[in-house]
Amino acid sequence: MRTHTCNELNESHIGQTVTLCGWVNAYRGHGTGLVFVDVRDRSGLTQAVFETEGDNAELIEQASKLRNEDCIKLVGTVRERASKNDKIPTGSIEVLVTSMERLSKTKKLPFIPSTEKDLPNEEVRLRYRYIDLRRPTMQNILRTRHRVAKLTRDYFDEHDFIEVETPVLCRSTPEGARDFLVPSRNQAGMWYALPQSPQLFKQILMVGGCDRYLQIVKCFRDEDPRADRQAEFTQIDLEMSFVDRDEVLDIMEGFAKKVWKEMLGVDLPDFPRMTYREAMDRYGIDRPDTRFDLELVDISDLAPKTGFGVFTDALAKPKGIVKAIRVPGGAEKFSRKVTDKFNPFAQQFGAGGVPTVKYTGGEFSTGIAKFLGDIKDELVERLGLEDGDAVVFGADTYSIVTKALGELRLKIAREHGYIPEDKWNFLWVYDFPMFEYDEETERYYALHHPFTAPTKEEAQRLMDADIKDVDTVESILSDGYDMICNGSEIGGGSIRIHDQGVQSKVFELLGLSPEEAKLKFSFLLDALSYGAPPHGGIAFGLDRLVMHLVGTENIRDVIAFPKSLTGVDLMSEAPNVVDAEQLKELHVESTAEASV
RNA sequence: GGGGCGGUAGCUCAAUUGGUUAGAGCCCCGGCCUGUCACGCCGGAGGUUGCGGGUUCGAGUCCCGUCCGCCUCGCCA
Repeated sequence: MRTHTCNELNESHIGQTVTLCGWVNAYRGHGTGLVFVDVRDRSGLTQAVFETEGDNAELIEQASKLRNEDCIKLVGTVRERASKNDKIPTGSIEVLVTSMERLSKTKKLPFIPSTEKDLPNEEVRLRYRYIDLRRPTMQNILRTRHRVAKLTRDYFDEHDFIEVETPVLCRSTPEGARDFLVPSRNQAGMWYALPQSPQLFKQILMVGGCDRYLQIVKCFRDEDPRADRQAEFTQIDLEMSFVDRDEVLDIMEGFAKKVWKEMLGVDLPDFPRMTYREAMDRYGIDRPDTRFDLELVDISDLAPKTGFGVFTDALAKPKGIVKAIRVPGGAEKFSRKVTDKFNPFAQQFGAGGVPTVKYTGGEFSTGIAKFLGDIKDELVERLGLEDGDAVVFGADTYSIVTKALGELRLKIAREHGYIPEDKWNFLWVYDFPMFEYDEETERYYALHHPFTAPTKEEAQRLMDADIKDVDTVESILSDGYDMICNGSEIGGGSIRIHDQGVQSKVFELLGLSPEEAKLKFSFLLDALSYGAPPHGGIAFGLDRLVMHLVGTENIRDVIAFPKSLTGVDLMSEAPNVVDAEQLKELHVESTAEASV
């Protein structure tokens, strides 16, 4: 239908007759004798010109009816422009049109995709996604995503991984996120679940001798979305046999380096590795953003000397702690108005408050300054304070202080310019706890998932652990690892349990009786008992990877047809009601009346 | 489920303490324009102020409820 795309024409094509197809990006009419039309396709723009030249009045008449976003095909001759436009790659040529066909006329548009400024709100963009996707920005994102997917397949293919598809209709398994369920027609009263990840299938592929598996795969978790989270998302999922942790990390690090090199031209240095414990201690979070300092510093040993009630009360609690964050230059930035907002912010994480002081002229001032006299020198040295700094304190139990100051650290960094642009700080976090005790349900939960192996050093402690000994159980370390990029978790995985006995012990600690474990996971336990190889793997969030590469905070930007925060596709209006007959076939009756 | 912000023309926004006929730009329609490039100029059309209720002589504006979108806490092995 066409001979060229819009962006590929240049001076070397002058004199050639070409056919272009695309959309009217801009129309500039100059009366009955001259009309300019910028034609846009996926590749870019070409200026088409309609001129009066003898008996082609009809052509101009046709052109004068064009509107933005009409879809057209035109035939013409490439020629040099009288006045060039250096803003676009094809700005030195134009196509003198000899014939034009309007392939498809547009209705009045809800918005104009050719102006990237003044975009309508996201609701309108999502409702008319097909118009939004015409924007060059969106086209670039789609292409970036495609290139990452291709790179992924190429890289892992080079490393002897094979892509294997796993089922989308699965059985529901306990633990983890809420499942999306699909009723079975053939098995009345039975339900499939959509996979939260292909975790068990990929492990069983290892038992099945696949050795190295890869899949770019949709996963489903029926939880409330966030700016960086959708219920339906894509993982780069892989698993390897006969490997230990470092071998998995090396492969994955090589992958991330290759992606950043190919996509951004960035050479990433080797990734630092940090234990979970260190990440929590220094940054208050398991996915530290190491592009800036503002680290959490323990001052529990100094705090009692202050006599400050909030500090001493906190230290009297079990696992009580007092920590401080040095904020360079904070004395000037932290007006009363600014620091007043810290307390309610910290309170949503359970903290009582976060006192602040300024350090100027060798003295503390404002806030709780009057309590700090006796520890001034030690504090200055411990935190490395310099003139003009501010200090933020947190005092409570370890978990509350960690969470509150960890979050406040990020808030301060974002709002007061402590995050350097154009920096890529990758790192590995490892040695996670295997279990976390939940007071409310009075049981343990797997921090990663129930198939994560303990580290070699911890294996015996796991097997010997008494379910009632919370401190011991919570201290067992797993052989799990997360890849962190600029404070965002872009991948996570672990060495898996390949021993049926170890897996049974983990189920026991998670409160699953042997009968329940057999009922829900017999296929896994069976598989592990037939000569399962040691194996491990990782899953990458493709959406988040692309978000980093294109520089957006919004996961919907990197998904062609995303859903709103209430799980609705605003374009197709899914979910929606179905015929009563469909429900009947599926043996399903709804207890709710949908309001349509 | 909780908290916050928002919803006025197709789109982006405005509208004084509650007060005349709810305005502007873009888009759209009509006309003019032979070198523009976000072309320009003239004219025109376009509104149940998300929806429902209330207070008031009078509501875009105040109150209550509700729906939708976004951000967030919980949640997300």
